[in-house]
Amino acid sequence: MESQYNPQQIELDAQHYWEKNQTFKAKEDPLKEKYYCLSMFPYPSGSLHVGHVRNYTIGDVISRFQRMLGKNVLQPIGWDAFGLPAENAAIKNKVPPAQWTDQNIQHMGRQLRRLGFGYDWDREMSTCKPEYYHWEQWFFIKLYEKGLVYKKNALVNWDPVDNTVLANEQVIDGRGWRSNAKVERREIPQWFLKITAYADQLLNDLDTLTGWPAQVKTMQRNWIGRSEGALVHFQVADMADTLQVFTTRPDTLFGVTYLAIAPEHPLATLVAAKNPSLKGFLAECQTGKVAEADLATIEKRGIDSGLRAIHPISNELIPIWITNYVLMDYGSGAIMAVPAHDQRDFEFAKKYQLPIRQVVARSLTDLSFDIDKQPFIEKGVLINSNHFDGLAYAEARDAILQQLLKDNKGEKQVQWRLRDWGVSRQRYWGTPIPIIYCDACGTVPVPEKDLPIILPESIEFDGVGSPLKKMPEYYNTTCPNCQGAAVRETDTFDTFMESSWYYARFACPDQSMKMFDERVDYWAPVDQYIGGIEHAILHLLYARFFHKAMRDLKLVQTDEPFLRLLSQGMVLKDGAKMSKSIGNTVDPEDLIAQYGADTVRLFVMFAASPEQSLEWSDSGVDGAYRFLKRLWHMVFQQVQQKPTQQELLAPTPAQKDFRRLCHETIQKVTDDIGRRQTFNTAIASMMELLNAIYIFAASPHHNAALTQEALQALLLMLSPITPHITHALMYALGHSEAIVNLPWPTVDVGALAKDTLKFVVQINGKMRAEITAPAHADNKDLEHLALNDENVQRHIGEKEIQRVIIIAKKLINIVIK
RNA sequence: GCCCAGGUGGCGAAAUCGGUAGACGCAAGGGACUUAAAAUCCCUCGGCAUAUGCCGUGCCGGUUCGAGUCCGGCCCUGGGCACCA
Repeated sequence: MESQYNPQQIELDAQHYWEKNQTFKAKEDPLKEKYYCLSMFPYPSGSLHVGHVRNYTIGDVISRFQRMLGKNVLQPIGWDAFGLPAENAAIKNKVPPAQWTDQNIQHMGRQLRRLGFGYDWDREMSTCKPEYYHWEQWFFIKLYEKGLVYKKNALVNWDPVDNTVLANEQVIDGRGWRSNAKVERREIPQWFLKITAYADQLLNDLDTLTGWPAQVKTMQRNWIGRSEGALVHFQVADMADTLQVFTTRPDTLFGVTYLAIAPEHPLATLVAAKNPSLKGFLAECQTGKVAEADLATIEKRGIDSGLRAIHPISNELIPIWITNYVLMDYGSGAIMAVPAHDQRDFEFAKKYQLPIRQVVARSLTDLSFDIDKQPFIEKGVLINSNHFDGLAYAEARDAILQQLLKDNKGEKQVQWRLRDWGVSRQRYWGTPIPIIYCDACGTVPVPEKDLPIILPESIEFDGVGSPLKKMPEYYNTTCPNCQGAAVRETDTFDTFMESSWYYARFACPDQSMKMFDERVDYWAPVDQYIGGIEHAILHLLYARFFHKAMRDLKLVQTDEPFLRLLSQGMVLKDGAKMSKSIGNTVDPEDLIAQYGADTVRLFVMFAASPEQSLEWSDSGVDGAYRFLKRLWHMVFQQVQQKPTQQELLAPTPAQKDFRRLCHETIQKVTDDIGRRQTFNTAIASMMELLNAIYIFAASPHHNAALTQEALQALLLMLSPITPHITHALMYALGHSEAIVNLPWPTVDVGALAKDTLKFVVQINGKMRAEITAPAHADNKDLEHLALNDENVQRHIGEKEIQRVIIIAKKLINIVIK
């Protein structure tokens, strides 16, 4: 064994061993319990950043840990290869997106290998390859056949100078990022997936996901947003139209003083045609971004449409306003406004001097509330509501609903916040949508036998619109039905489509005849999924939806794709998310060159618990490196000793303490890695154990067999985190089997026993002393011992003792007057 | 604006179910070894006092024998808001 730790050499040796022995090649074995561990696959942006290292190290630690517990582990890796950055790079560097993406995959693949992650590289796949997106196109057609796909108009950001649809990210302060032109909201036809058909399942099944963080489930619940209420029909005066308005507060129906409709609402378009001032207002509403965050923060504005609606019970005429804060995409694009009992409506009514009519009060007699100052949001008793006056919230709600039902002017309704998923993108670098348009036959899905529709890769890319729209050789085709001339859809899929099913495809990436084969039944679902908290809603919801849709097509057998979820925090630098666009990334390659992969892995795992966001700083890496050097040195020292394997017949108290610490550490590290997934505290405990080994080795009680036991346990526990150095050191300690094939250490319960326990003694909750008591002492003994303490006596003095609270194995609190 | 997190020493953090606040590490200061440096090892390290005390976990208030942890109200930072991935 070398006396010096040389990470570069030993890391190559270990990696060579794993490769040569195909250590991480996963084979289906019905006799072994499987464990599928997956970190969210990367977008090949160019090179790895620290966030990737964190993500993939967590996955590797869990995979290697489960392997040591005897599971048949699958840990695959692939590339989420379609996306916008490749198009940007294509414009900037005049290189086709496919070529740019492939280069990045090559480079990042090398970086992942250098970090020593235990992937089954034979399953590597890229979503931009036809072998992959073939089955996405096939699945889309299956959904189409099931009626889960439809086309409708939807809003996009339109750059009127570049004549291009812009992503929200490409709109900066309301202007196109390249043209600097004011962005307009424009409606275009787009394909949608009916995720709302699964809304109830997506909501209810969250309760079965016991391995998911509560925070993520709450976010999804709120996003899906189930609410119960009423759909109220407001007849438009002097017109045939009816406005269908959803409300969660039917009890406030008599407080409605105006209705508000979205600028894109058909009624708005209709009346604006004859009214120039309305037309002007609608045009103003059309500028700006389509993102909800922008719509929610803009100044609320509106204009009286001149139309009137008839109140469904009182028959009063109510003005219909066109406003910029009602979303056409949400519900019916129209709302009823009750300024007296809703904050937003109140503010709008104040601004435009619309009437505010209080219809709910704390009681019939308590009318002290000043409705002119602020809205009354609470539930209460109805007033000013005809014959409904005096009814409390629940009765009022039911009575009004009954009346609406009777008159055929409303019904009970469950409303969801979740909207259908628009999957069309007016971009080149994505999966072609397998649809053909024929003048004679209409919309025709591409037949299975003609799949995949291959995206042409050698193209000219100028940034103005999709190149596919300028390629007749691509879009001109024949109709599968009538064989007449027809054109292809030139839009491509949202890239969330690829990431919604890749986890299942990893079970059989080489299957060329179908989407999945029987191997998916062995590996799915994913036992542990790891990824950034920024994916808590969209990606995870879409993947859950796909999984359920695949289940209903008998492609998978389970209800949910991911059993346990670890949402890792963001890696921040200078207080902001690390990203290439901000330019604050840290390249892990420099750190690997200086310290080796083990130090980088160790430090990233040590710096914070995985769910916390991590403010990146290079300082501290030295500490991780120093720890590994100390570990190397201690094993080197131990190897010179020739330890006796003989057990100690009469260990000294110091030797018992040392062995207890060793087994307490095994217990804690097992719990920290397996249950808590707090790798940072596991590492801290292992550092404490190494510190204790140093002290023990230098003490007169030193025993080589005990040190050997502790060092072996330490190497085994460290091996998921720093697999290379532990590979070398376990051989050095005299093992002939590679550490990667050895089992996780077990706790000797006998070693944990203690003769005495330490108690903190408090007086009125303040710590005043620490006492040592025999392990078997009862509460009386403990109270006696505590009261006998000199410092405790001094603090009690002449005062009267009221209570003594004893918390087992921990604490004694004496309450005095 | 709405939803979800977080705020603890000079710094990264820990405190798992309401029970010793600051484990573990970084930086810094002091010392040992060395011709010297690096490396390594030892000691100190929240603030104020100076023997066993007081204060201290974003701010204000509450519950409790006891609050970083629970409750109410604020402030600030981060993530998401459906076309970044």
